[in-house]
Amino acid sequence: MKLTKDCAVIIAGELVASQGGSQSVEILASSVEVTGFVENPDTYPVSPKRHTVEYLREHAHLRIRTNLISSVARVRNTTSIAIHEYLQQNGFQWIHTPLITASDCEGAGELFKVTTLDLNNIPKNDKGIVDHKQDFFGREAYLTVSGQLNLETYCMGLSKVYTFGPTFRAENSNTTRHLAEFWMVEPEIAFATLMDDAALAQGMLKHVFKTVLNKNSDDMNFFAQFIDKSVVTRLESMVNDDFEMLSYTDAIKRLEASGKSFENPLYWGVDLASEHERFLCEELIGKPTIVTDYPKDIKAFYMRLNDDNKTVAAMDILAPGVGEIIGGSAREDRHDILVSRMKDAGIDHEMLSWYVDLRRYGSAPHAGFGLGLERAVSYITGVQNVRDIIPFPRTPKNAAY
RNA sequence: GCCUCAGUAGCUCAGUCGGUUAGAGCGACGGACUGUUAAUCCGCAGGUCGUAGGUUCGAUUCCUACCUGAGGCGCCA
Repeated sequence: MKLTKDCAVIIAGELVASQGGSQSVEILASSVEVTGFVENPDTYPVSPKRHTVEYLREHAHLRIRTNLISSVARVRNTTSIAIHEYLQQNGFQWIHTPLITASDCEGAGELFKVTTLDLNNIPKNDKGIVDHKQDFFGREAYLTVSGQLNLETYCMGLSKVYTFGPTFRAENSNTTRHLAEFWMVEPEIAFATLMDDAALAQGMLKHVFKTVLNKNSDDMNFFAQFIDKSVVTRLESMVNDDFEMLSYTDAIKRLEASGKSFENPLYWGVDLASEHERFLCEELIGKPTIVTDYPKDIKAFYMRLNDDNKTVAAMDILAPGVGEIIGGSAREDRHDILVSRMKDAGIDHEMLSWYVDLRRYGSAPHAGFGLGLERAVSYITGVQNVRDIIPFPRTPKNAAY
């Protein structure tokens, strides 16, 4: 009998202490049954050699058989459970917000349309426009880009809530940190300020890092050996140190004072480019950095306007190596200001009347954030492309498997 | 969406300033060895050089288009 890598076998025998070097036990086999041989070891994609992640990605149904991808899968599992753990221990309720949504104006990127209309024979109304009255929902529908707006309604009833599930963006993004389908956790807290929000985000990340270090030390040592030497020490220092926090205004000042010249323009009012964010958190600060209080014109309509009338109570958490992993804010809880900001943003507030209602019937200050699961696991493991963090990545022009 | 790079053996790459038999490492295969764990030693096989056109006496090498992959930017998580 000739066994090659990844043949499937059922082995019966006695489990005994091993005389071998780095293993504690082994099986003295009394029978070996092969349930599946590997047809052609020469062309079998996952041969016993080092493979690039790009190559493995093209064989996504087999790559879980490598120690890299299986380590990633285990850390992804631990990360997901640790997020639930932390939020549950802190009194949050997990809310299953809808994946199909009717509002196309949530301000977080392009949406995938959901329709059952016959695309080869699209019904039009008398104005020549697609007649969505004949569509499944009787109106236009989309895959969600964020559960936040729905979540806010439950926040006004249950106080501490979160949603955690898949999210969809139809952006034509071709980078190592974007997916068309990804998982996001979004907590929302009532009677909370931006500082409460930041504290929750930091507490949650620290709990996740600590849990992964405890539960997946073998996996983390593997990443340290083959991916990035610093992953373990980086997480350890993360658990012990507090994140750096500074305002957008101070971030601009720090960047200007550094004397570094950037490709992209840098002045108060412009959004920070990737190079600015990276230089700030990787070079100037050297650890996760919370940037707060951005100019209102570069942020979403639902973020709470500060007293200076120029900035909003928003925060981004930047991680060295991956950039933004969390985006959050205090929400605009004042009816008139919200409506006026929606008008400025060109959003029809009739479409979101239910959202505006929350500010008419017992409005309360509240805040929340979104954490991209794949970006978090990318940061933890040092595996740089989120396409290797999710089992079957969906990106522009790629939905195989 | 924009910019750049790449596509040669199962994989990772080298190479051909256009010209008879295209190289290496790893893997596979055959054998030896073995308390090995992303081992060691010996041997051996394996390639219409991404696809389609074009230039040329002749193209894997030059040109064009397309396809695929990667990286950077923008968008964000």
